[in-house]
Parts: sequence; structure tokens; C-alpha cells
Amino acid sequence: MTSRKTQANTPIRSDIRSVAQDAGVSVSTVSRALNGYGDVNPETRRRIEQSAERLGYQASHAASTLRLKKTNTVTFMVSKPWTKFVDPYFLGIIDGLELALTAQGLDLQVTLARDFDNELEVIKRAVERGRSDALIFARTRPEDERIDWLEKREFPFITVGRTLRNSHSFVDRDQVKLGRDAVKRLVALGHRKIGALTTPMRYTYSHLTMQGVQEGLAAAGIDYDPDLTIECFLSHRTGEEAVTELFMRGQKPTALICGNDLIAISAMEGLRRLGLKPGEDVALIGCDDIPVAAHVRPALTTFNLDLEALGIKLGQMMAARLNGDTAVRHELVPAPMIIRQSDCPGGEYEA
Amino acid sequence: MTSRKTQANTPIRSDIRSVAQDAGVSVSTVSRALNGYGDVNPETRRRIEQSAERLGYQASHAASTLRLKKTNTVTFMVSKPWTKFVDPYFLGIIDGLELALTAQGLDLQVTLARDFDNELEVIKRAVERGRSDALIFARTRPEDERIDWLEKREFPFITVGRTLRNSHSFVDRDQVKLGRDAVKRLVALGHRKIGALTTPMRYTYSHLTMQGVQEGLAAAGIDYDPDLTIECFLSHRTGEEAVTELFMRGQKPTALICGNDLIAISAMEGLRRLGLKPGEDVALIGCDDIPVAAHVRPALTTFNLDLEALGIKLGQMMAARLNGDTAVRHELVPAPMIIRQSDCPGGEYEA
DNA sequence: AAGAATTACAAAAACGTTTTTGAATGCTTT
DNA sequence: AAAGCATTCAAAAACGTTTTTGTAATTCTT
Repeated sequence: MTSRKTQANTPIRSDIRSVAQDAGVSVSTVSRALNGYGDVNPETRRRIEQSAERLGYQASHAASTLRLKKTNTVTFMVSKPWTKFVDPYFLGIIDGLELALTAQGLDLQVTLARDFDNELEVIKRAVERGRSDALIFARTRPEDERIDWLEKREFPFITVGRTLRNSHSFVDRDQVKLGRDAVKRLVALGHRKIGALTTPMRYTYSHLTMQGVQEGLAAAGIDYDPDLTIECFLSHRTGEEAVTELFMRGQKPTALICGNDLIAISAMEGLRRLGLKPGEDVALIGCDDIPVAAHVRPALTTFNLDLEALGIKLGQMMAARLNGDTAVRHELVPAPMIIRQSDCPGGEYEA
Repeated sequence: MTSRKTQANTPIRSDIRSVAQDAGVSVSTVSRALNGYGDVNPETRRRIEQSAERLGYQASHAASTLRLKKTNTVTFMVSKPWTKFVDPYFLGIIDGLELALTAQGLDLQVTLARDFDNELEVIKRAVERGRSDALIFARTRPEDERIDWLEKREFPFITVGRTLRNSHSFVDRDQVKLGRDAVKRLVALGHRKIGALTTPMRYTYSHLTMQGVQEGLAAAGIDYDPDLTIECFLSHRTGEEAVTELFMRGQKPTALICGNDLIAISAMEGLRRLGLKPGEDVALIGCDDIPVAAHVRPALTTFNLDLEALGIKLGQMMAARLNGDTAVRHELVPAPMIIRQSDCPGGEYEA
């Protein structure tokens, strides 16, 4: 399609032939020596390794992929709608993932999807062009077409988050327990009228959290009132707007469980605008423990998550999968509560 | 080295041969048809395109790379020390970059460097294994070994940020002007004793900002006092600690220019701890306009940057470079000031 | 001491493209 | 009507690996 001009400079890369020549040995022996095969004299191997080192030789990825039909590369797809605000979440996972994959001799490649339609297209492109052996992606939805497509193609993948079917391997935070814990904490602090400012319900995890919240309320003998729940987005209906809407409805919750920290911080603004003191008149619990959560006033009580550990787990599962372990595995990691001030344990906070 | 077991499932990918067979034509004709060459009958081309479409054919990336000695892929390396807190910065650039590269038929690949030593290693690996045609990275330092290595290898690259030599192409924010603007604003508001809480001086941009600050002070006829400047880090010596240190030195600045928003927000805490009201007793200006900057109290006055535009610029420069334009290009993008409350324009802010 | 087994290496084929070279066909020109 | 030309396609080589197969040379059996 494109008729790109041939490049001016082609950086010098030494190939296996030059190493063979340098070590006075055949090409096949170099390959076997460098790939740790048995039938090569230790002395010869040493000589070859020296040559390779000296020439800065690294097997061409393209050539070995072509021959092996394996890239030894795992692709992590990050969805654009995800990037703008919840970045630490994303990068923490990548961090751990890279660590685990590298330990197994696998490369990590990160790829971007611009929008929702693009997500499937990016996947198709990557799979059909054979650029990686497996895929990891997050922001799963109850019904997820990406999963349908990949399952039909029998392409290895693991998700961060669940779907309705869960016929695939996934790693996820224990959102249900998280929701229950939030309620339990607030109930223990004396709250009975507890509102929820959820993340977008198009994602599975929002449903799971609310399931936990409802379970928590039931356990405390409190009736769940749908009118106390509002779905928040990043662009429109922020926490601030949701709080306004909630009170305009005539609802007066004494506590709010927020789907993420940004919603919580924004909700604080909304409360102040209504003349209420966040953390005093209304308790708040966030989620994710983003860096500023500790720096806002009142400091945000929230749920942490060891993202790096989650990434590592993910990498290990993937490595096993690529080594032939085809079992479907489900892994839930806990999210401990970080208690600060916004849930108002003592009924006050420093201004 | 690793002796990975051969994989259980190999997803079915159709090759050029099957397309040729399906279209009743030779392999070479398929290639020429799909790559837009001239000497192929329009009718034949149509038939081939249909076959390709129906079979879900995509040229194997490995094979075409091997043949072409070109990956049509650009690697963006993100440094680990960067990820933890300043994420939006990173992702915004990637976003624009991907857009511009895709428009040129280039793929973007993101790669991670775990720590400083790792950075060079990651680069070497990518270059020596021939996984991409060019490199982009940020967090440049005055003396940057990555640049030395790449220049010696004559491998195409562009940086986000400057070095001392600047013998290479770069895109950067106009940090000097930013520093000058911050001072100018504060001076206009009546401040004379202006402190600076800088980002780590190992990075070039910290130096450039301070250069701007000093130029601004000079323009206002104010002597620069090094004792009013403190270098901040993410882990230790946060803004909060820096403020404490500053006042312990006996310095009493009425305004603080902070290297980034996190330093500024943290510094607010420090001021409060000293019994001072941020934005009232002491004016603050941050940098980067991270999402929460608008949500903290007092809302942070800071410098914005159109990251996506910067990424696009970057992608365009790279595409040109890969098309044979070997000229060294330097591109500075402006950073407009976002005036909110923390610089205390009216001497007050809502609690 | 002769055959069998082992060790250490080389030759060659294959992976899926792209591109050069060349050939067949039909058409135009003189 | 012969020569030249344009059009359209096919054959084959090449890219840099890995792995199978093969074969000398050496060591081990009996």
C-alpha cells in the first residue's frame, strides 16, 4: 500500500554467519551453542560465546520468529478510555507483568487501542500479523466481543477482570469483598444511609463492587435503596455532579462509597459546594489509592491494591499457559483498606 | 538458552500461498497486488483482494521484516523511575504519538525499562535484535549515555527533552519560558521572595526551568538566592519535607515555584503543618496540570501542556526521519499557564 | 581387534515474505 | 509481415534463523 522510500542508513548488525566465521565453525554449531544444546564441545561453545559477545551478536528476532513460529512476546493492550485518569493502575500492572515475563525469557509489548471499536481491530491486527504469542487486556465488560473473537481463533489470552461467562483465565481484584468491606466499615462507624457513586456500569467490576455493597447492606439488615446509587463517568457526571444530583433528589446520605478516588475527590468538592464538610458531615471511601489520595484534605480512606503483585501473577500465569498449561485459571487478589480520614473515624479532621 | 516446550495450539494463520491458490494466481502476483504495485491487472487485483479478505490474510510480520530489513515499527521506551507518579505525562504523549505513526503506516511499540542501568540494556536489546526501526525516549539527562550509544550505532532516535549537546533531534516543552512566566506572574502579584522546589536535577528539564526562573528574577531586578531553592524527589524530600527544610533554614518565601504538581500539593501540606495557609500566606505554582490539580484546595495554578500535540509532533518528525529526512530538528512547544487559586490572585480562596 | 555406540560438528532444508528477472501474450508500428 | 513495445504474470532467489539428518572421528564394548 505505502511505498516508503528505502532507508538511507542501515545500522550494522552482525549475523550468525559472521559469528560462525569468527569462531571458525559452522552456522548450525553457532546456533546450537548459543541456544544451549547438548552436543557441542564446551571449549567450542566458549569460543563461540566470545565471538558473539565481541561482535555484539543478537539473533534477529524476525528470522527466529519466522523459523520458530513463536515470537516469545506477550502483548498487553491498554484501552484508550482507560488511560486518561486511572494511569497508575495501568502502569503498576505493566511493571509487575514485565518483571515476571522477563524472568521467563518472554518479552512484553504494550499496544494502544484508541477507542472501543479500535480495541478489536488492534487485537485482530496483532494476532493476524503474528506479532505476539498471547494477549493480555483489562477493562473487561460483562459481554466482551474481544473475548468471543479470541476464543474462536483459539488465541491464548488472559484478562484483568471478569466477564459474565468467565470461560477464560483471568486475574482480578476481589471487588465483591471490597464492596462488602466498605459497607461494613461505614456501618461500624454508625452509618445507615449509605450512598454509592459507581464507576461506569459497562465494566464488569462496577457490577461486582455493587454486588458487594448490596451484600454488605443485607448483612447489616439495611434495605438497599437504588436511589442512593449514581453512575459516574470521567467526562460527564463526575463525583461533584453526582453529589449534587443525589441531594437534589432529596437523598441525604451520611456516607458515600465511591468507585474510584477521583470520583471521591470530586465528590468532596460537590459536598463543600452544598455547604457540607466531607469527612465530617458525610463520610467518603474511595478506591485505588492513587498518589494524591494521601495528600488531599481530608486524606482519603480508600482501597489499595498491590498492582505489581497482580502483574507478576499475571505474568506467571501467562508463562505457564505458553508452556502448555491449558487449564483455565481464576485468580482473585485482595484489596486491603487504607484507613485515613475521609471516612471520619473520630468525627473530625484537621482543616 | 531456554528450552521452552513446543506449543500445544498454533492458531491457524493463512499465508500468501493459500491466497495465491485461492485466487488462482502466483505468489509473487499476490504480493505485488496487495502491496499496490503497478503491473497487475485491475481485475486480477480485485480477485486477490477478495481472497485475502475472505481468508483473513495478513502478511506475516516476521517474514516481511526479514525480507525488507525494516520493521515499520517505532519503539517508545518508558523509564521506570518515570512511571510511578507522572503517568499522565507519559500516556498523553503515547496517545498522540500513536495517532501520528498509525497515520503513516507505522506501528508503535512501548517498552519498559526497570531502572537506570536497565535503560541502556533495553535499548541495546531492541536495537540488536532488530525489533524496531527507531527509538523514542524521554527523561533526558544533560549527559546521556543512551544518546552516546545510539549515535555511535547510527540508530535513528528522537528524544523528548534536551541534553547538553543537543546533537540529535528532540521535542521539548519550553521550560525556560515556563520558568520565566512563573516568576513574572508572581512578581506581578507583588512577590519578591520567591522560592523554588525543583524536580531532580539529574534531568535536563530541571536545569532549564531554573534557568528560566533565574532569568525571570533578573528581569525583575531581584537577586537570585540559592538558599531559596530545594531539590525534591518523589520518594524522599517531598514538597512537604522541602518546605519544612526551607523554613528551618530561616527562609520565609512568600511564593513557591514547584517543579511539578505533586511537589506543590505536598508542599501545601508542609505549609499547613507550619501553620501557614497555602494560597494565602504563601503562593504556589505547580507544573503539569495533573487531573487532581483542579480538585485540591486551593485549586492549583499550574502549567498545562498539550501532550497529545507533542506526541503528534513527535510522530511526524519520526515518520519524516524514517522516510530519509536526516536533518536534525529541534521543536519547542509552549506550556500555557492555567491560573486557578493557589497563586492567590485575589489574596483569598474558598475554604 | 572388530563392531557398536558416542561425540562433535557440517550441510541443507524450511519458515513466509518481497523483488528481480524473464517470458508469454497481444498490440502497435513500419 | 516482421520487429518492437507494453502488459501481465510466474519463477526463483534472498532475508537470518533453527533443526533435522548425516558423517567423520573417537570411545566403548565384547
